Amino acid sequence: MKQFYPKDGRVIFHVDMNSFYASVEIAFDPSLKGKPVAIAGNAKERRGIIVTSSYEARAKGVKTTMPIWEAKKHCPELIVMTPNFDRYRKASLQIFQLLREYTPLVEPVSIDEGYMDISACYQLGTPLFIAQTIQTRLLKELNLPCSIGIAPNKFLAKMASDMKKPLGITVLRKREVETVLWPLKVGEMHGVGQKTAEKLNKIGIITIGDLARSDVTRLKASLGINGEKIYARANGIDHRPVDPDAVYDFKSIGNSTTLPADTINLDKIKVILTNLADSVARRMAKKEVCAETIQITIRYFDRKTVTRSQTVLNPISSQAEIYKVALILFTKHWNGDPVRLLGVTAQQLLEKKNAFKQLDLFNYKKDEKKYELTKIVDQLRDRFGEEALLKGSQLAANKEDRLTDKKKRGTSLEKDFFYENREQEE
DNA sequence: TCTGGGGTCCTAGGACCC
DNA sequence: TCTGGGGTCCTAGGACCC
Repeated sequence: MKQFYPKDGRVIFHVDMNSFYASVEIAFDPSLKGKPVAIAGNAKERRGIIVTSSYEARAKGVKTTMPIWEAKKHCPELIVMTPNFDRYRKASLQIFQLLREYTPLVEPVSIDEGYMDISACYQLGTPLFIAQTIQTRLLKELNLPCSIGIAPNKFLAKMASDMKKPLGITVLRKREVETVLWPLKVGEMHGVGQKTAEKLNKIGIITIGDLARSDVTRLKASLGINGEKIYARANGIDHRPVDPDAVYDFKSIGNSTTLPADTINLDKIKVILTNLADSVARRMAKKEVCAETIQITIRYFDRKTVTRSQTVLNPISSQAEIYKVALILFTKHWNGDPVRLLGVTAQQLLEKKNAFKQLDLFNYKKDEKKYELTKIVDQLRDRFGEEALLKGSQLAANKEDRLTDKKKRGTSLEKDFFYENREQEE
């Protein structure tokens, strides 16, 4: 089998579940099979947009992000269901468990798709055979259809999995990039959205081929680092490794909700913030992290959306603490207009066990200063109360920052070292 | 009758440090 | 008195993805 594997390259799979939520519902209730099924939020609560739909529904013109009423116009017999996230999470776990039977190098990217690096799997058969086995097993054992892209890197594998749906298996070789990828519109590229596509079109770049043959310097000037990235991708180049640990370094945990009706009632808003803080705190507790920054999102009646955040002196994790900061942020920044959506997000997450920095010799002076600061903060809390303190804590946060500056610089140097070495490797 | 909820990464300006 | 350049963090917003 070894002859089917490149000596000096990788073999990457992108496994993409087909209309995942709808497929899980159909697997759960087989009587839905063959019918137009759509998953959407509660229309009465104004969350009625299509999240996913079965291929039967798509054939009738139902599309993701369409409001339910519009979808029903296209397909009156549409079966609309509200999402059962626990069910989807359970199915997702089973899928990735199955994929890991073939290699530990499985990187989930979302609930319904992931990458596999099977470069070292030649004893299991050809890549195509492995892909067929996986696809068949997912269908037989879990009743879930998927498409698989096979390519020498993540980007090409992702593009390949998109080419045949549902139940497709597509091999995209480096030498096929020119004939297969280049004729496509630049907006079809993973990583190029509407805005970037418009920008590119304006400078005469219409197809992926145009992009691949354009001037990098010019791209970089108008798109920044992203210009370099998409230029490389258009040429079939992507060195990102498949990282099975990527799921573990999440950067933020947040919840948001669209209100049943726009409101300027602060009591109602407080209830919502309380609940959001609660669900964020619960999720943080599950992952055993605390947060240094709390961000709130306010979407107004006209969909204008603002985010406001605050970094606190000591990492927090309880519902009460998160709510307190969220409420202060809200009262400080709300312009009084009717509110449509509220969100609370925890950022700058730390593992709980690492939340208290070690008091070793190296950090002694710093911690001494920090201790002094904590004492002052405690005194202030006694005198002015917690709310006033949080309002003023920006100042304190900056101060603390200065104290820890050196350490952070150290870690950043380590990062550089890591990346330099990786560059050499490639 | 419109347009959810969960994320990631990048940019840009100001404050601050050396 | 005025001056530079490199670097970091914080904050806000935007683009993108599923």
